[in-house]
Amino acid sequence: MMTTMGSSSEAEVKSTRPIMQLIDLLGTKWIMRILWEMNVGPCTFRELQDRCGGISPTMINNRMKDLIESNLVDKDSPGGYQLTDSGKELVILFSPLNQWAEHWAKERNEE
Amino acid sequence: MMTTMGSSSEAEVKSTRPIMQLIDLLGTKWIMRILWEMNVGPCTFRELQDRCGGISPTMINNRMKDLIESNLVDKDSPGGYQLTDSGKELVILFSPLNQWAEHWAKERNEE
DNA sequence: AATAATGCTACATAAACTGTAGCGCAAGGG
DNA sequence: CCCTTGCGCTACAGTTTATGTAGCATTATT
Repeated sequence: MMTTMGSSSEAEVKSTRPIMQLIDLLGTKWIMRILWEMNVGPCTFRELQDRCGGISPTMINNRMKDLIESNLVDKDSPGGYQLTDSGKELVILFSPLNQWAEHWAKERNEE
Repeated sequence: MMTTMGSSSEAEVKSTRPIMQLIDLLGTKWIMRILWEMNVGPCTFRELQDRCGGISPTMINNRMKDLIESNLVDKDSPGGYQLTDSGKELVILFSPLNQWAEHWAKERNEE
């Protein structure tokens, strides 16, 4: 699957470039939030739910499947779910966003 | 639950922290893609549609409203829509994601 | 005036998310 | 033993959000 021979190639090949796949993934609701919260440390299904402010189990489950399939999260680790090394590397890249967001909020409040 | 008063209960307050607002925004479908594509340069409504692979005008319009309101995009610039300075700063932070994604894809193909 | 490109809206359909209830299982206590 | 507790997870109806196509109003070009 996912061969370079495009399947649906109309106006635009869907997501061959890795960055596009990543943008797709991160643009899925809850994915970034979950990654962010998982950076705090390994946790159980239900604790993750809490960290994400009561997100429904259906959603958590679907997203965890996505993340595991994407090799960003491991299951059955001691402590429950856990970021993989790749996952950790990715989340590290979110840090600058945090700083940028602070600046951004400040700027918007001035207007 | 509804601590809409000033109290800062960490678990449930929706999106007070800037990073949460940002995660919300970036987690909205098409937002990251649009920002990414706009980094190429200013463009018209319809060109943006094309860059995003034929996304519907309804969606573009809604998202541009979000982005303008978030002060990431300017309208009526020469050339059409354009990233604001804030927007440019944000998109710069996406670059490391690109490199990470390449690594990630490579790793996944090895398995 | 005709043509073409622009930003954008309308609206029906389809896909995605939400919220609640609860299942099956395993561990711990009485 | 049974009883509770917490676990990962599923079912499903209801709501929200996205998609796709058609086309309008405006402006620039021919």
